[in-house]
Amino acid sequence: MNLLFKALRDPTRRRILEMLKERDLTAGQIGEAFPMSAPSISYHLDLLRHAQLVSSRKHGQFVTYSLETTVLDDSLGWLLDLMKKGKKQK
Amino acid sequence: MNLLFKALRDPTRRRILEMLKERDLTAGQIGEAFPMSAPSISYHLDLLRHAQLVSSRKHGQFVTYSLETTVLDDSLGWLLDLMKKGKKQK
DNA sequence: CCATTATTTAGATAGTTAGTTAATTAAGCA
DNA sequence: TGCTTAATTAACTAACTATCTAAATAATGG
Repeated sequence: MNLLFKALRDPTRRRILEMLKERDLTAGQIGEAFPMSAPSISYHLDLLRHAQLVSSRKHGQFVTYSLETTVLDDSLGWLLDLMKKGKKQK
Repeated sequence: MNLLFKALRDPTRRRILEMLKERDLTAGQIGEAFPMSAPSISYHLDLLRHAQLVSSRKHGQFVTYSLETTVLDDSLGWLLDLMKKGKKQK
């Protein structure tokens, strides 16, 4: 849960997830969308991978990234629980 | 959305929210649950307040904090959207 | 009033994060 | 084989974060 929220904290990483929601993309394609160096993007992708929010597979020189949503269940459940009980109380 | 995810990133702050989910608590009561100084707790509470995840009201010497859940709608919607489209693709 | 209690503000600091450039790895191709 | 392209790793650094102690603010109770 810690890695997940850590990954979601950064706007660049959230934008990457939104992009991957539409279609799988290579590291290069993702990088094109941001005004920062390739290593920076690589850093963000690595962090997302550690949080299990994306997976990657290599084909030739390219590395394609895909969104992985299963780990989001945890955070979703946590948030829903917070909201539910929050309503009950007041 | 940035402030929200920033606030949720820290485990101490998430724990505070979980505590406030059960009942309203004063700063002191919250502080008792953590092995850190009162100013540190105050810092976290301030951050949560800025993210609009908690509200506070003063009565006498005490300041009571309450969970505020409305701002969670945004993050919830964002996560759900990510999961929905993520499923559609594969 | 004065001492005590609850909380916050101020100032300092160690550790983390997000970015950079340079170097490395690995695949494709003429 | 050697050059080019895609991506990552390494080394560095500015800015940010979470903590601390000390000081300030403000309400309570004698």
